[in-house]
Amino acid sequence: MSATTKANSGKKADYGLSQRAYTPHDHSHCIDRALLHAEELCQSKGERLTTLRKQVLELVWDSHKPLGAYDVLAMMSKDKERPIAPPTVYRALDFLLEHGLIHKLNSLNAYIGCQCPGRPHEGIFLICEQCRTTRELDSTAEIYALKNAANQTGFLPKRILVELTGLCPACQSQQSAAKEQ
Amino acid sequence: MSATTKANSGKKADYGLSQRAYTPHDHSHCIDRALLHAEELCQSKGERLTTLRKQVLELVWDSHKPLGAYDVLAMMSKDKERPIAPPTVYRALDFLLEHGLIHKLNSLNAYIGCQCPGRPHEGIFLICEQCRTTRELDSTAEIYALKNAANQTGFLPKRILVELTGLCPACQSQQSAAKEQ
DNA sequence: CTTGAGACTGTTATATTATATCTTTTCAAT
DNA sequence: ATTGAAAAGATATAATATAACAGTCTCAAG
Repeated sequence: MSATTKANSGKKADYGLSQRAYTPHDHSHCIDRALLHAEELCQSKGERLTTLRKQVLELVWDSHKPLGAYDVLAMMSKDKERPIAPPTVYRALDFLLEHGLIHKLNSLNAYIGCQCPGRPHEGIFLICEQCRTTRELDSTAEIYALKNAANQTGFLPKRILVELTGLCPACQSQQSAAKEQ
Repeated sequence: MSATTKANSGKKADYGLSQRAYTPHDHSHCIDRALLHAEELCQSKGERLTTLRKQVLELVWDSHKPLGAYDVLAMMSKDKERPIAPPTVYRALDFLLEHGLIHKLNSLNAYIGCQCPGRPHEGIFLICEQCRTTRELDSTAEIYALKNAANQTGFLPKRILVELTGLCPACQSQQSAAKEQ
């Protein structure tokens, strides 16, 4: 939970953020960074990052695995006498989506923190079918190629959704290890 | 509803099937073709294309627009004294999905007939946000590039989902015409 | 033929995901 | 302090999907 932190500290802090999904790291840094970025973004846009929205963002960032709206709901209701209602969560999620702070994974109906905030991008998601760990690929070239191919058919693309399902490195080695037996 | 049929008849029948989504055509040909292909496929795989499954496939192919499961349900229940129940529809949809006869559009929770059956492919979908007409792009190169990019991060891709939302040619010209006024 | 196993469908109930609508609270600007 | 707009609370319900079990059909082996 706290090992290999040093490697990421210091100068190259900004590079390869999304790579971390696959390597052990002090995840509280990811959360802190996401929150800080959210604060700044809202500040600059004149939007309000309320306690509720912040809390939802924090929960979504709780791991590198996508979280369902009702998971968020359950986590938020845990230590309250009266449970939170769905619209409360969905409104916060919508706000975060609108401002590019989280993404929705349509093949899972689940939400995940945006790993490349700030940089204009559209996500390509690599979803592990086994452990659900999800990494965001900032692959402008491939997105461009796709939009271009679409354009050549006369279609005017606006939004694009790319989700790959498969096995993350850890689950691959786990599976091949199991086969050896 | 029946105009420009000639252009597609005859020799070049097999070419550009999916292009048709954007051009006026005798859509009954699309349906017939889809049904015929389904028959053949099931025959060769030793699967049963039952009346129910055929009927669902036909309904999904009713247009080049994606159809929700409950739309199918409603259409099937229309002329029955007793309405069909959801599992009946979902089972048929699952069967058709499994055999690549239809696709699910995850961003819409809707289903559409596969426009390039037979050819091994993974769909890239161009969804018009205005009229919902959806075209399937058989774009092996881009899919390959994406999988390759994923692979280089250590991820092993299995399934891929690509959905572009935007404007189809017809809705584009409609919009620009409206602006001129 | 008949009969039995497996595949398909029917039926009921319920889970999961998401939104509409109206009320109350918060909060910043006046 | 007042007030108006944005946010959050609360209630109800819509939309999408599956679990579980019972009945029916099909087809091949006896």
